[in-house]
Amino acid sequence: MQEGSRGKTAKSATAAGTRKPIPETARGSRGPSIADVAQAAGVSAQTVSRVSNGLTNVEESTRNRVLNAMKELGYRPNRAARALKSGRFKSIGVIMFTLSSFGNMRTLDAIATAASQAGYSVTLIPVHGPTTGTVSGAYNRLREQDVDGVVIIFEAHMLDRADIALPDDLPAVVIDSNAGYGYPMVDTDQAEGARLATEHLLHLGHAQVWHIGGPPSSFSATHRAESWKQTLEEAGIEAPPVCHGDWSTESGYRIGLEIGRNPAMTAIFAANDQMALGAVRALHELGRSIPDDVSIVGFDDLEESTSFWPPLTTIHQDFHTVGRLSIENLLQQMAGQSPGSGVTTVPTRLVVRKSTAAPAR
Amino acid sequence: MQEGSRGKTAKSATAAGTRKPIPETARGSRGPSIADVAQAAGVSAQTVSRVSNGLTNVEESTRNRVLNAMKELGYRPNRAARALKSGRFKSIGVIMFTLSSFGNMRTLDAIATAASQAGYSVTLIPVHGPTTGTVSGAYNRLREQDVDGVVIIFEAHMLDRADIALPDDLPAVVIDSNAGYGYPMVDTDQAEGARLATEHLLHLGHAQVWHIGGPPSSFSATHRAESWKQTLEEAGIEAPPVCHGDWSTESGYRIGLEIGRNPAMTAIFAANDQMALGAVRALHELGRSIPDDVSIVGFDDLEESTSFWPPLTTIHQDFHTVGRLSIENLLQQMAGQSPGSGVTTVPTRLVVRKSTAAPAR
DNA sequence: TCTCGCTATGTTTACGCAAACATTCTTGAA
DNA sequence: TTCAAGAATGTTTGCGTAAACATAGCGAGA
Repeated sequence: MQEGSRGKTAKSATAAGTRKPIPETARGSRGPSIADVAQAAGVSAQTVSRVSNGLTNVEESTRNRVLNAMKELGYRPNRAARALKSGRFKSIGVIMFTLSSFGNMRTLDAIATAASQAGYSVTLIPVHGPTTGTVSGAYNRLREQDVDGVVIIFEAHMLDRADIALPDDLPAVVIDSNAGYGYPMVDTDQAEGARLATEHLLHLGHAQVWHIGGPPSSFSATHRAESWKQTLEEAGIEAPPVCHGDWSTESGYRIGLEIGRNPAMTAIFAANDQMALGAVRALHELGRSIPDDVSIVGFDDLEESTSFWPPLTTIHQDFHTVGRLSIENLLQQMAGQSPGSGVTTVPTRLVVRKSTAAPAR
Repeated sequence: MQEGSRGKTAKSATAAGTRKPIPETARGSRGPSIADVAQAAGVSAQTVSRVSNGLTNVEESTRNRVLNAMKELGYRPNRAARALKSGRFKSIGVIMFTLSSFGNMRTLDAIATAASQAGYSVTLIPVHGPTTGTVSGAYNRLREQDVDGVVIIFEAHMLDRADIALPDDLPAVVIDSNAGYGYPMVDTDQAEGARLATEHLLHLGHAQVWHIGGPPSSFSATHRAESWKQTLEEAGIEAPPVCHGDWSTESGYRIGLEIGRNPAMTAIFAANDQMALGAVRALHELGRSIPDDVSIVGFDDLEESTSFWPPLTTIHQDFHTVGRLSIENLLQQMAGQSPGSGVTTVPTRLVVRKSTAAPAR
């Protein structure tokens, strides 16, 4: 024993000779533990734990001694140990889809911020493609990743309710406007936005408003289209057929070329700014001036929309609030408060810029 | 002591005697543990662990028995326990800044994908504002969050080297082109991109190329501007002063109005597509046609750039590769392979569309 | 035949923390 | 004076896992 031990010591010494003295690395690269702090402060580990967790039954002087020791040693509680002991991970998973849009980015940012403020970290789960398999795969990964709750951000309605068989004990919030998954929803008020856009064009005096819609698989697209149609009908106007794009500028361009050839067409409501941009390009190419010949309203209010040519009148979405409210809801669920259901809608705002005007007489 | 021990034994016996019928919910809402699987398969916990970790020294029949038990019980390894035991968390932290750009989004997506494929989860750490305090705050939070490595995505050079005092034992990669933090860098080849853009305009026959630059605080902006200047000088042209924008379309618009008034100005290289877009709008307003009167090249290749009016010639950045390579580098560091330093550059590509042409004679 | 050395498997232990329980000390009322 | 009640603090234990160590079984070479 002694010999073996000595041999090893000699070896280490040799190795250490060429390196640093390595004072604290002795315990691997791990930081100081609660026990180290306890020893430094001359108290028991439990007392350190109490201070660490802000319990009140610790004498002021003791608490200060412990806090000093913590600071001196650079102590940080080990979340893994905490999680193992408590079964809670202080972490929120976010499932979102690969080709994430501008809006999702903003939403994600708001989610991360709100979660962080509540003391939760955010774990990102990328999903590629809208197939069911990958989604449940993401869910499995989530399970392994020990999160206390999940936010699911849908681009489109890619899931049946059965496909997202989240366990009952895992709180979830879906950012989408299709109530029916059985989870709480948070989303922009799509219907209100579409109505604002359509009414704006009608109030300007346009006799008809065409719609460049998103893909039929998207619930937000569907909602926008439905609300557009209903607004027209309430005004006693029969809605023209919806032209479905796929959110891309390219599809907006294609549809713009199509409907732009109709000289009677003087007003367009596009389901997002990108398709509006594509349509603008198409109209330019067709020699139709905006807003003199055709008015167009988008949806989203991208930062760039200000600088489109002409600056785009559009519906502003408050992604930040969507993200914040979803986390608030999730936190409530995790606190066992809400039953976990219902839809929260976030209002929109019409931003009038230069792409809309009264129709030429 | 003996007595105490005996008392306890008696107690345990009693507890065991009244063993609850509650089969699985007994242990709280926690899933089955390795011990449950072991019992079900009739082996020791260690053998289950071996199967779980794919070690080879387990007999085929035993392995199958364990795998079946796992499947039946829906066993999932507990990451917290694993992390506690091993000191590794299989998690990568990403520090990024609030006003995240399109490019960062794509990069983040690539990071999440690559990390996920390597069995790592991604923890997001939002940082608000470029002040030093918040950054080190983010770092502190990261520390608490138990990550094995960090990717830092810089928008601008917001940090001095001293400010990001990451500990020596925490592998890190910075996505930025300023070598000098002491960490490995991955970034788009800014210089190459700027050169491609400038040369393209020169080859078209323009006698001079103006530059709408990003903010001086940004290293990528600085690199693009330097490379632009150098390319001009190599062609024997004295570079005009750089006009600094702040990446926004608005600033591009402002600068566009300024330099657009100069009738000798026939070519612009903008440091990003958004500023290019703003400049395009300004030129439109000034009555200067693109590309007939003025040619303009952007940088980034946003999806929308195809549909600008006219479609924008620009420099394509491969954000996906940037993200992937940064994770590869990080994984290598975590495997103890690379010393952790050096710059990896990702090539760019000139995409010629309709916003550039030979100057009018 | 007997040991050496290998493989398959079991047992013990510690990771860091905090709940549960135990102990000491203080204070004030009987 | 005595002790009940409570506050401050200490001790034990176990969360789920995997490394380290221990044991059993078995074939090969001496």
